[in-house]
Amino acid sequence: MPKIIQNIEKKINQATLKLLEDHNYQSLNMKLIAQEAEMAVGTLYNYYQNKEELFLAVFKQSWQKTFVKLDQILSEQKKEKNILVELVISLYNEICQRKGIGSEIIKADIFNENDISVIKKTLRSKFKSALKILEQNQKIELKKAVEIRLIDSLILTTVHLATDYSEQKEENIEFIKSIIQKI
Amino acid sequence: MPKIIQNIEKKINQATLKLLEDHNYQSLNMKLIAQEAEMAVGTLYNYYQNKEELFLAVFKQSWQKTFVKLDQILSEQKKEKNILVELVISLYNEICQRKGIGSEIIKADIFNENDISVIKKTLRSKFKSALKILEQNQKIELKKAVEIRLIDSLILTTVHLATDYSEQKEENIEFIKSIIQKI
Amino acid sequence: MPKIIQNIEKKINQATLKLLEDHNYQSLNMKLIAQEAEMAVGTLYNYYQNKEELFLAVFKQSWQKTFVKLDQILSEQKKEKNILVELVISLYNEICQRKGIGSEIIKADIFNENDISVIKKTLRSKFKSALKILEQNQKIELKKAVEIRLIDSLILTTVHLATDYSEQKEENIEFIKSIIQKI
Amino acid sequence: MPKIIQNIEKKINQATLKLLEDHNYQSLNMKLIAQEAEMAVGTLYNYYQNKEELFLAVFKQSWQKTFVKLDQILSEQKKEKNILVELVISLYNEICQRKGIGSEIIKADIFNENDISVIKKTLRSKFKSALKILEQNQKIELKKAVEIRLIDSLILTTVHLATDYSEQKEENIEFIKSIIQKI
DNA sequence: TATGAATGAGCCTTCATTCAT
DNA sequence: AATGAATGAAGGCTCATTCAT
Repeated sequence: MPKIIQNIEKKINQATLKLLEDHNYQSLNMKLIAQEAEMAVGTLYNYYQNKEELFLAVFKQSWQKTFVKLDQILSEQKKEKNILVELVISLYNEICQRKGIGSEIIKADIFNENDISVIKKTLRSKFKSALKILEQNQKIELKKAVEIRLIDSLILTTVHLATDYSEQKEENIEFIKSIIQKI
Repeated sequence: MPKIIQNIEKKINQATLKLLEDHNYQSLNMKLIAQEAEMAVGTLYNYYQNKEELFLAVFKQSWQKTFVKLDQILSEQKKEKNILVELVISLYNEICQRKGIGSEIIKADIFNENDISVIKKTLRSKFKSALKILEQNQKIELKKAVEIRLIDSLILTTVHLATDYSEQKEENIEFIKSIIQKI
Repeated sequence: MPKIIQNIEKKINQATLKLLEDHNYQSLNMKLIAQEAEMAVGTLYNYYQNKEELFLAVFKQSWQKTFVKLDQILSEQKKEKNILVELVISLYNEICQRKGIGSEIIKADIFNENDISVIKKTLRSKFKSALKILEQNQKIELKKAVEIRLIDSLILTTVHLATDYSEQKEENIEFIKSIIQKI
Repeated sequence: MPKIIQNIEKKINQATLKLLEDHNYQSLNMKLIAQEAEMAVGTLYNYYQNKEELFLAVFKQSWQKTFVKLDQILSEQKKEKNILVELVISLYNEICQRKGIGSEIIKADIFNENDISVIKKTLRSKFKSALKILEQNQKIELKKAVEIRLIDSLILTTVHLATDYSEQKEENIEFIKSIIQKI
């Protein structure tokens, strides 16, 4: 008896995301996802070729959402001094809301690099934009090598705080702010 | 046909460490380790009760080595201003030499917490010592919440740079130095 | 290539029972059962958690069938003098049909006692009922210590004859009859 | 450093016999035997080709001892009425002393039949002798088919009582006596 | 199109056996 | 002759994937 399922992809997405709070890619399994999404395993395969593709799709979409938020900030506050701070806070909030997206982007050297690293690059580019604006505002100029490391460090730290000290939001935000101001 | 093997534990160590450059705990498998170490699977089980124990032993020992180095710096340069810098550089070098130890300490939320988190705590405590000295020298006083986040951030960044930008040592070191000085 | 299989549990049952004619629990293995039942190993695990559970389920069900037969005799012939004889003959026939159930109940000290010993107790209780009736009819009264040993001895002997002298049914039955009459 | 071991075979024997109290053939393992016998695994293989041969040798020797006792009774009490009773009691005592020999002779359909069944036959022949004497004394004549079944039943019952009700020696002996007298 | 039972390669682990010392 | 580390086949079990319904 086929079951008509509305918004299947959305359901898969949500289920996977939820499971990622307590699992990583390897400890996830298709049965689990199917259960959480309240559908059959076979259905998952009607939408995705295999586990990796499913995971990647969910992961990408989750980051897309985050990117939309980051882009809003980037476009709304182009002239603001503290645009970088705002960006970090936004990222922080996103990761708090969807734990999985944070932890996996750090761990995931599992895949052929490709898909994950595209996300990483995109994420970095957002931060680069903000950093550039900051540099202009502050009339400073950072070397490229420093820029990229700074960005990575910020992202890493943000993800870490949001994941491992999630219950202390204020202190986390405060800390990141102070870091940025030190620059 | 049994074969007498010299330095078995060392071989297992090296093989596992080497494999950890491209694998994580889950994608490691005992056959792979045995192959890399040029011995039979059963032999691994003469030395370790199971996969987890083997991994943990290798991992701990690798960090022990690193801790020895860090302790040297801590004891030799107690009065130096830049002791934190030296510590970070030392950690950086260690991770460059043994990739596995860096990546897994970040990823590994696999285990009963215990063993891995003991290592994490130890690592942090080294950095805390150095930070305390720095604070005394500089006559500053950081809040505890800031201290711990600073330490985590430094470690995270160091591991990241050593792992992902390993070919650009100079820039990496330079960057970390500048971060520390900003404090 | 998945294959739809009819009456899977029955097939597993039959395969296991057949293998038990020449194997015991320990020398059985899941691959063997799967082969005999013409299915994949994984399929077995869709129906039973593990080897022990599979074995126990098959074993219990087989004894359940036997118990039904024994209960029939017990209820139909409550007043008959030779109810004990009838019971033994019935047990004998059951064991001849399904060899496995006989041999394993004697050997099986493998398990947490529980499941197997429940079966043993049930089997004994059937015989005890019959023995009680016999005692009433004959106006004799056996000591409890004698009763239980008599029952065990009867069961043991019946299983043995059905298993090891299966081709000489008449003599076997004759012998058991004579034993019972001697009491 | 080779260790000079006295009475190696005896040690192996004793160790194996002791282990057989709580293990069966399959759950025994060579390391365990070596440990119990306080020697190296390799040493076991200097005396026996493989696990089966070792087990069989130990098992046979253990039964040899029992057979010696039974033979004594057979020769000493040739004219006694209750020779069969004496034989059974002797067997009972032997099994109580060396649990392993009892349980394994019942379970062991593991082997190519040969060696175990030779022991079984020998055991039966002792009982047959005693039964014959009994028949002569009592001026009765049993059919061969009855004889063999009677013997098997007696042996089985004796082993069972000695193994499973070992703490109630008196009742066990009493029961077997009564059985024999009923004939 | 959705279902979920069936599949089997692959993983961890054990243990009888071998053989260099 | 005794040792025990090394071996690797074999067993239990998992889980991504397939496909008949």
